[in-house]
Amino acid sequence: MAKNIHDIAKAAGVSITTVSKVINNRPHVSPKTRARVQQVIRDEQFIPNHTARGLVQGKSKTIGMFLTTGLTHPFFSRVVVGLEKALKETGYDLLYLVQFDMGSDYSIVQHCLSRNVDGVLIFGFQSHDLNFEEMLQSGIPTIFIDMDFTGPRAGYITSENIDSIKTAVRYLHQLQHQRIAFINGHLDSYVGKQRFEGYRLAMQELELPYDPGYISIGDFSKESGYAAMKEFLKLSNGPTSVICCSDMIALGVLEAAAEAGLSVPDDLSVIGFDGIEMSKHTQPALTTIQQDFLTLGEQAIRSLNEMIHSPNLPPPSIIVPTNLVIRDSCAVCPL
Amino acid sequence: MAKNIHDIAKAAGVSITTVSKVINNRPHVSPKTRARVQQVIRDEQFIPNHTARGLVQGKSKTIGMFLTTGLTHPFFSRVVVGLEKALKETGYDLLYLVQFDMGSDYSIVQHCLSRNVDGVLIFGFQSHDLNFEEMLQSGIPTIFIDMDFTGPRAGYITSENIDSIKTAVRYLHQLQHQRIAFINGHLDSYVGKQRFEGYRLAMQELELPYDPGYISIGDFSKESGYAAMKEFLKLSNGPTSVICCSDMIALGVLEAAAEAGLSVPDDLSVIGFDGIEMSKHTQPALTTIQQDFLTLGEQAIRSLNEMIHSPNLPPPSIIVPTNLVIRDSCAVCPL
DNA sequence: ATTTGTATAGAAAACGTTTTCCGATATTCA
DNA sequence: TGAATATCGGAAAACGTTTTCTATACAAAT
Repeated sequence: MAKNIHDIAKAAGVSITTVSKVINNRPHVSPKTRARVQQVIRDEQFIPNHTARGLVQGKSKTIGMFLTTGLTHPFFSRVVVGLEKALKETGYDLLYLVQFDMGSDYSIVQHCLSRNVDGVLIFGFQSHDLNFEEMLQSGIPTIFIDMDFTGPRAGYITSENIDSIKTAVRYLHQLQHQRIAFINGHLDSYVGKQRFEGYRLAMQELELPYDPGYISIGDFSKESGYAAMKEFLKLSNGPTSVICCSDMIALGVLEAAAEAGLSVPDDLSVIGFDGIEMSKHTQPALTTIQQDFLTLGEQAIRSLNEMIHSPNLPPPSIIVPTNLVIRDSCAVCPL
Repeated sequence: MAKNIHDIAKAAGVSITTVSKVINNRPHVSPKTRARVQQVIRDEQFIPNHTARGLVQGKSKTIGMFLTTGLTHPFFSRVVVGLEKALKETGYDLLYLVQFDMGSDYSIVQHCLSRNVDGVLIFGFQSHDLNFEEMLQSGIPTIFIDMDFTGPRAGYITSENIDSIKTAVRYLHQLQHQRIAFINGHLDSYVGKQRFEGYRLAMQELELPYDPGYISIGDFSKESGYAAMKEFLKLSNGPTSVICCSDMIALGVLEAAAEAGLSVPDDLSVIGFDGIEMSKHTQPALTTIQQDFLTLGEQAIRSLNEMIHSPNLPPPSIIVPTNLVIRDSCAVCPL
């Protein structure tokens, strides 16, 4: 059953060297011999053993993937569709490396070297727990998604964050809102910092009052959105609109508003971030900043592929544009 | 940087054999020597090369995964959380094998052998395109999720399908519904067949009229649910309740009903299947058959792990119970 | 006819481990 | 004290490839 290169060589009446040359489309094999070997390979359904090949070449045709937040990453499942597409194009399989403990002294670099991965994808927003310095210096081609680490062989890709929030603020401003609240995700996350910066800058540019009471720090979850909105509702002079750093936060806001008897969008305008499937089906349908998850995933793998094949290319820093999808959760300010 | 077993041996003043024994906790090493070697391993942050180990052992500490439907699998992202948990427990990494074309003559068995995976997970409902016969006979431990293939080294795991639908039918019957429609997923899928069987049996047991006009074959998508409901609405004597084979189908039904001016649950009762996050947030909140995705994923990996370590164990056929979650989309029949 | 050059093909080393086997040393027992 | 027996440690083969290097055969050029 399990054929190897020796069996093929014997069956074709040549040496294993010659078979190897045929497999890898190398010269120095006569057309006649090549054809014969190819026929045998086809007949026997022979596929060379990746493991052995990987051992001698130090390559594995595999991209390793770490998720800093586990699979609870809010839109992992969307990005991964893009990954899949680009993986097919570029010929890699994807190794999801779960055998590491965040925060332990276990070295993710060692794990990558041990697995011989050709490149690494690191995903998420929990930057503090892992020893990325070591990764950056390892020389293993690396792409970070939603973290802005760079190094001689490490780049990153993320959605447009600052301008996205600016656009959202401007949109609300056009609707005559002045009291615009902002519910962030984790403040120590890269995207959290960026989005907050976008909010700050836009408020400044439009000369809107910057009120610390209108700013809440959540954790991307629905619960944190709900809690934040409850706090806003206690204010005597509460916000008339809320920009949320995730659709899940927005969902919590919607729920808190409904409980308080506020109508969205008539009494309160709400903008989400992400554009997950659910945002179409909320009541009312959520106006949100749509991330282009497919492109995010595709570009991550394509960039990695380029970095692997062109060691001298500087690693990319890619910002993927977003799109403000206007649905039914925003209206002209009632005041 | 990239240490190997020779470096460790040299540093510890022993042979590579001894280092290997220490790494693998084998006997015939004195406590003193063992301690010294362990110290060096720790100091150098040495991790043995998986690839080399895999080559000699024919193992890889890796579970291969094929998705017959790609990542558009409706609840892949949920199951995968359970996978992750059990993978950590059992010590495997997960290799997502994308380098195969469904329907081509490319052999997934060869791919698995080539990658040296210790076990394989096959996911989804498109059974017709792949050559599973070969897989079943390969002797590679295999678990199918949502397909009922079995073999000497292949088992499967799926949610309770027949009884789940029976429970749903009985529930509607208790609410005095007689005209109960059923919107299936792909009929050629295992779960589709099973769920339809559940519907048929329950209708029979309760002596409810079995009307072919009340049965629609969709594809698990929202669009197919929408289309099916549109058809039901054309009937002079339409159903008063609908059981859907997925929450997405139910979402389409809800939309079609709303467009037709029907109130759910007052005019029409709707039951979904899956219990995806979104089902909590529909209008009205959807009564649905909740699958236990976490257990599905966990058990899949644990079973695989057992099969790998106990070659004589008969492969399991596991049915994971579901739970009818009653929310706001069903009411007593208005007639 | 001798040299030079050019395909073609194969032998052997290498990749980093595990595993089998054997030798050496220490321990036990008569 | 000598033999039998554990225990420990290492040499070498093996896993299935790629890669480098060498050998052969034959054609072309002198």
